[in-house]
Amino acid sequence: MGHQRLARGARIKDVAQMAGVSTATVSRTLSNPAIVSDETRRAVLAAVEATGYSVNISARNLRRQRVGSVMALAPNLANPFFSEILAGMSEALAEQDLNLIVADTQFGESTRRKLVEYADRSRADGLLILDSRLGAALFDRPQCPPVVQVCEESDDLTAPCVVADNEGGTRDAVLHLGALGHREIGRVSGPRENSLTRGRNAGFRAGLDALGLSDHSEWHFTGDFSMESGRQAASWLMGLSRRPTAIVCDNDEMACGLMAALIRQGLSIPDDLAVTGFDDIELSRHLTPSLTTVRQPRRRIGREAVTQLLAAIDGTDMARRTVIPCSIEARQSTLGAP
Amino acid sequence: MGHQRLARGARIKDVAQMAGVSTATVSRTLSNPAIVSDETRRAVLAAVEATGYSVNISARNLRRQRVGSVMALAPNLANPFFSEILAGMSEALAEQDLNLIVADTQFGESTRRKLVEYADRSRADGLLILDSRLGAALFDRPQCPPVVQVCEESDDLTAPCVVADNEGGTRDAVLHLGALGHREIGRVSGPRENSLTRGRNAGFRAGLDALGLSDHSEWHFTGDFSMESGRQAASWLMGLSRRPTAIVCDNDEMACGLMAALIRQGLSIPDDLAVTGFDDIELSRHLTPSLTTVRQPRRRIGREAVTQLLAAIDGTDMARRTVIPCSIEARQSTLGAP
DNA sequence: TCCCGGCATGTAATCGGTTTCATGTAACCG
DNA sequence: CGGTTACATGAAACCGATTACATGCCGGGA
Repeated sequence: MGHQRLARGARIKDVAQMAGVSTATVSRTLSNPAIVSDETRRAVLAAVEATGYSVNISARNLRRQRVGSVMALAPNLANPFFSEILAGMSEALAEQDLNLIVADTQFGESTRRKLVEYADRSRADGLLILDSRLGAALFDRPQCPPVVQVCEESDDLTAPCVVADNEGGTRDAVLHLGALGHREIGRVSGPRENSLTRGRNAGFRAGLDALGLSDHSEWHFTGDFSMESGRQAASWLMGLSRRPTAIVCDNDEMACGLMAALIRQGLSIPDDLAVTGFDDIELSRHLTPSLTTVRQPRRRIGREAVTQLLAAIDGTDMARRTVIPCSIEARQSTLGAP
Repeated sequence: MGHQRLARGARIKDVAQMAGVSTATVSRTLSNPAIVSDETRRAVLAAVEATGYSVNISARNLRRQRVGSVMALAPNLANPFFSEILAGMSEALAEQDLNLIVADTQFGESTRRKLVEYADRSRADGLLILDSRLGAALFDRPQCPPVVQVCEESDDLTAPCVVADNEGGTRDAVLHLGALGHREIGRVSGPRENSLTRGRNAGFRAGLDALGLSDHSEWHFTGDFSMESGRQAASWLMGLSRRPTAIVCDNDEMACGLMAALIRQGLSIPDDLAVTGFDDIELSRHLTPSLTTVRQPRRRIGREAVTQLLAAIDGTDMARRTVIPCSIEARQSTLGAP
């Protein structure tokens, strides 16, 4: 019997018995110590210590009608861009005694079917969506817990969203180039329909405006965020009759592919062409030349997304759209070697 | 009332009522459709569809005495090395309808206290430990669910472990250098007490033995896996009266710091010195010169860890130690430019 | 015809907490 | 001193499923 109890761990009943109180009192002592008498508290805590008791989370959650965890849906967990955001989320959730459940959305239709199950109050207290391709239908059912979109926003989803300042970041990149004397600035963007691209397009135009420059459409290449499309942009660029002196890329991967291909063609960066990226992935710092880029505070984005989600769970109305400022990391690809 | 039900979602009772059966039959239909009659099954499934019912996970878990999730404890979620392992874990767990809860162990003493709570059958069905510094005491209590160690193994923890073939990988790196004609091979290792370092040390010696070479202790630098310690290794190397022609590093970060510092000193890689790393982090592919390294199949390590953990949960006895083979990725830092 | 076994289903106990409501006691006030 | 209040605590309902056990029905063998 004692054996049995040891093996399975103590129940609240065992603690109550040992402390000579009711289970209600044990529960109260643990969740709100102030409301029990000193003497009782001591007895209960001693019994907890002696038995090694720890509450059964399923039972607590069932009674409290909550789950104790929040699920993050990301298109690719292995992508370091996402993993740092997830780290920020985990940090902020831990402070609230909430778990972070991570789910990868990239595994086909079976995953999609599972997502429908996941989008349920009994599975998670909230959802953090890092993949805008998921479609609003999944999330506007009444069983769905509160949702916050992160980084990408889809128009058909009305949930609040937390995004980097794509517009301001790109504008600053343009201004940075302007300050270095560039007047002929080209652009390698992401897919046209993408919400990130749209914001960065707007920022690009705003930057040119501020510098009194005009937007030459022949200096605009549309890529897909991959390194490979950066390489394609290099061929495109080499084929131009007149090249810009600087290129603003929509992310670091494309900038990286672009630079590598251009260097192979014998161009010198930044002397023949200055290049900027976006995101500040770890790689960028270590390229030669190191890449000037727009830094997104990823941990902070993750933390802020959690803040918004907790507010939504509490029913506190919060900002529909939170924009996190970015900062320029000026490096060799625009400044040259030190 | 109907309003209320819509808002809160349907209970199993509602489904039972609508289908004209008992809750037991609904439960059976959902968990084991074969044992109910065709007619009943149709009625129940129709009612499920109509109400949008989905089971309450907390209630199920309470009754079934399980949690439905596995927790991974990693020292730094933002580290891409870990995140790809986590991706593999998530993938394998999803196939078993288990959630992956991730927790970062790097947040001081308060985290440590929380870990004690987490190491409990009522919090997780199993634990995947990617941080060997956690100490066995946390995990050998009877309330602790099954544990599998991943990547790092600590001697005082008897739990099964899944590790890359550190010894074989390093040996292969040495043999790779030997095949290229190197006879004077040095080494930049991790901290002496680290289990990874120990395995890689053994592999290094095995490689030298196989080549008929002897281990020169003056060619051994002990670092701490950071890029900075790679830089320090460069100073050490430049101060040697006689330099080896090749250096085997215990990870890519140190190799990267080493190469960068040596190039700045005017050395040419691999002509003046060949360098190998370990891990194959994304960065390595993009360095100039690109880094020859030992690739750990990280996704597979994650998947295998889950396999072992599920076996431990089922009580099936499995391998105490699973070694995942690594492979050499030969690149410019040993071969030179193509 | 009677009995037994198998099948489909219902009844109710159970998982382990939390919380409402009731109760008893002590303190306080006019 | 009667009465109101505040406080500490216990009894029991409750959260929503799963499942052991009981029941009733039907068909087959003796």
